[in-house]
Parts: sequence; C-alpha cells; structure tokens
Amino acid sequence: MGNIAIHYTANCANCGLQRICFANGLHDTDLSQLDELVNRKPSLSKGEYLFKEGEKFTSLFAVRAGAVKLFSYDHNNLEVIHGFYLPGDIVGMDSIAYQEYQFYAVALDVTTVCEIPYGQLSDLAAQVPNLYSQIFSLMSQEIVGSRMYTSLLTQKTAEQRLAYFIWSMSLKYKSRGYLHTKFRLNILHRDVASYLNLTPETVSRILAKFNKLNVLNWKKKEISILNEELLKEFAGEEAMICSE
Amino acid sequence: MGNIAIHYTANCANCGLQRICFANGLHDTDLSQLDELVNRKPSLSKGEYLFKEGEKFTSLFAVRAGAVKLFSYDHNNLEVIHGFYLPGDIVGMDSIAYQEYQFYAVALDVTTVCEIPYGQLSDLAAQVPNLYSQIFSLMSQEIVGSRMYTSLLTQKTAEQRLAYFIWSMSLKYKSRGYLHTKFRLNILHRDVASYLNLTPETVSRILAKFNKLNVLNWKKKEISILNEELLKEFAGEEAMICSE
DNA sequence: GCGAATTCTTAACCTAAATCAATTTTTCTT
DNA sequence: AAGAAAAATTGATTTAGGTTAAGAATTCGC
Repeated sequence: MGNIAIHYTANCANCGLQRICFANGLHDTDLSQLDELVNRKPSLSKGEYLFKEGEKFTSLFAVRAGAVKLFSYDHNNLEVIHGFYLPGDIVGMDSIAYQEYQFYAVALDVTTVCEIPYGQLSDLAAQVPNLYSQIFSLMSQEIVGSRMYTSLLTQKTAEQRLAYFIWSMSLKYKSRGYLHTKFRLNILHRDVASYLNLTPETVSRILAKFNKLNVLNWKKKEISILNEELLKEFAGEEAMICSE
Repeated sequence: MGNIAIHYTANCANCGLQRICFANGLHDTDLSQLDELVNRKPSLSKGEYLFKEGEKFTSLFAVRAGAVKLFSYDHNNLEVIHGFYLPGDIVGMDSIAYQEYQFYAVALDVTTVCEIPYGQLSDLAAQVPNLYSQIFSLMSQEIVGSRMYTSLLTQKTAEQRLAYFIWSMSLKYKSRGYLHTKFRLNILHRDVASYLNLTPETVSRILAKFNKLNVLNWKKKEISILNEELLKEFAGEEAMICSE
C-alpha cells in the first residue's frame, strides 16, 4: 500500500506539544538551546522501560506519542500504579531530589519520548530565567495534581472514579486535537483498577453498567463515549486532575 | 515568676532549622542574602490564617514553631485536610504555578513563621544556583511525599494509618531534637480522622484499643508513646511519608 | 493461525469501616 | 468557676466494595 512519508526533522520549534512542555514561554534563541540538549530516542516498543526504580537519575522524559505507565511494587509484589502519561506529559520529576529514579516507567504502546538530561537542563536554566519558572510551574502543577488524585481516591465512589478517569482521558485527547469520543487506550482494565484503587471485578461491573445505560463502551482497548453529559454526571463535579 | 529571656536576633545563620530549609547548602554570603529577604512575622495565634484559598500568591512560609493545617472544603462544605506542617516544613509550594493560593492554611497553635516572598526568592535564585537546586529538591520531595501519602490512604488499614501517623509525628519530633515519646500535638482527633480519610468514631475506637494494649495514650492534646516497637508494628512496614 | 496463557466477566458471599444514635468528656466563654 | 458549646467515646446497624470462584473472551508466542 503506497505510504507517503513526509519527513520532518523533529525539534522543539516545530513540536506540537511546545505549549505544554518546558518550551512554553521561551524565546526563539533559548528554544534552540533547549532543543540542542534534547535527546530524541528511537521509538520504544510496548513493554520497554524508560527507567527502573533505583537506577541513577539522569533525565526527564517528555512523552511525544504513545503512553507510559509509572508504577512501583507493594510488599506483596503487586504493582501500585502512580499514573499514566500521554503526549505532552513530563515523566520523572519526582526523582529530581534523589540520586535514583523512584518508580518504574514502562511503555504501554509504541512510544516516542524526548530525553532531557537533567544536569544540562539545570545548567541551561541558570542562564534562562524563564526556563526555571517553567520547571517550577510544572513541578508545582504536579504537586497539586497529586493532591487532586488523592481527593479522587478518597472522596469519590468507585463509579465516580472510573467515570472521571475515562472522562479526563477524553478531555486530554480533545485538548491535543484528537477525536475525543472514540479513541484507542492501550491500558489494561486491571491497571486502571490499580490506579483507581479498585479491583478488576469492580471496574468490570461498572463498565457493564455504563454499557447497559449507553453511557460508553470500552472493549478491546477501544473507548467509545456515547453520552458525554451522562458520563460527566456519573463523574460528579467539574474537572479536577486534568492539566491544561 | 522570674523569666530569664535571652534575646536572639532571628536570622537564617543561627536558625536551627537551616539544614531542612532553603538555606541548606548555601554559602555564608548567599545565606545572608536569603536572610535579608525573609520576613519574620510576629507569632500567629491559634485560628489565624497564613493565607486563604483564592488569595493572591505572594510568599512561601517556613514554619519555625507551632503547627499549621492545610485544607480546603469539599462540595458539602466539610474540611478536607491536606497536611499538617511542623517546624522546618515549608508551606505554599503547591501554589507556585498559580496566581492564587490553592488551599487554606491556619495556625493550630501559637505559631511562628518566616515569610519568603516568592518573587524575591526567585530573583535571588537566578544568581545562586545552589538555591535553585534546593528549591527543586524540596518540591520534588513534596511530590514524592504526596505519592506516599496516597499509598498510606489506599494501601493501609485504618489501624495502620493511625499508628503510622502518630509514629511519623514522633519521628519528626525526634529529628528536631525534641522528646519523641511524650509531646504535645494540638490537632483535633476529628482533623486527624479527616487527614487519614477516616471518621472520628473509627479514630476513637482505634485509640481505645492502643490505650488498652499499652501502645500509647493520646488524651487532651498530649501523646505518650508507651511501646515504640509495638507502635511500629501496628504501622506496618518502614517509614514512608516522613521527611528527613 | 492455533493452542496456551492472560485478562475479563459475572455471581454469591463477606468484611472493614461508615453511619446512626446516645452519652460523656473537654474546651471555650464570660 | 459555672454553664454552654464542641469534641470524643461507645455501641448497634448498614453498606460499598472486596474476596472467592468459575467460566468466557482476548491476546500472545511460536
């Protein structure tokens, strides 16, 4: 099948995620400096690790495409999932204070990332005050996001949590300019359950209910949202976690 | 009663909390610059606010003495408690990304804080790379701390949560050089319940149990730990939240 | 593309902690 | 220091979501 490949040279100046990455608010000259230190790696395939817990902390990673899961293991060796990262998200900020990565980060799908060596970023930031503000701002958002996630787990019912999760994924796709009522999400129900502090059985029961009520359908990694209004209602309240 | 008051002029160079504040790792000259921008306010009395949700974000606050509670209200107008801050802790980092404070911060006791105007801190940091690293590090710790708090709420039983909370308070006092088996903690059981996502009734029942088993005694804002080993056992696992 | 392994679903049952309710203790106000 | 208000305690009851179990649908590995 005739595949027309238009080749772009990837760089920060033409990256569609500029506004939500470190590049936000930088001048052209500073941008090209940031661009130089970014290490664009070949795509990771499903199951490949960005980093593992305990490895020496060297870089932050900006997700350009695909999806990344951040997790650790509990004392029973079960995965505890801390978050899913989609295009435009930065992975690794929780490890800045330490010599080592604090969690495991694995690709859930074919995934492209920009590697940003932290030492160099830090040096550059010393000359570019805007970049510092940008990093502070991202970290601060991460703190608030983390608090909001905690509220989700502690203040909401199982049904609200799941509805909210799916709704916020949809919003994220929307904000990135993708179709938000029908999209692929290569995340196991089991992993969603873990992230929302539920059992797979509970997730399954709720999805069956949503399906029966024609709210949405999630089968084989494909989500179709049939009734956005109803979904929002099940989620309860307005947006909480979702950035931008 | 004859009260001998030795008067120190408060400054960063003689502050006992230096090692856990922004001052950590700064040279003497930089330290005195930090010192100059710090605004030492008169003590707050119980119930006074450091800041309220929605107010313009201007400053970070370092707690020097007393205790501060960070909270917001849920949709039923009930307090949701996000944290308690003791001497050496920094309050307000979650608001850096925003124009406004994200939560309410109130003194639970007579409390002394250093106000650190963020704009000035940021300017100073532009000249003092060490200070930037220090801020990054504190923020990064806040993110990890927040993740650990979430684990506490979601992976542990009510009993483990309460045991862990009391144990970590004790550890904090120990690390600051205070008696850690008998100390005043001016926090309502109701607030601890909220922080641990429990009801006051559950907290009460667990405290009754701990009291009966001679693990500890918490009556009238005074905590006595009678059996540290047993308390640790009830907490399950090693330390999680507690910083330094 | 087929068989094995994983993941998902559905149903019956159970339990940790919430809720409801009534009393006692502590703290605040004057 | 007394009375009022707020907080804490204790017991009885309920419930959301976990656990166990067994079968069905997907996905993986060769």
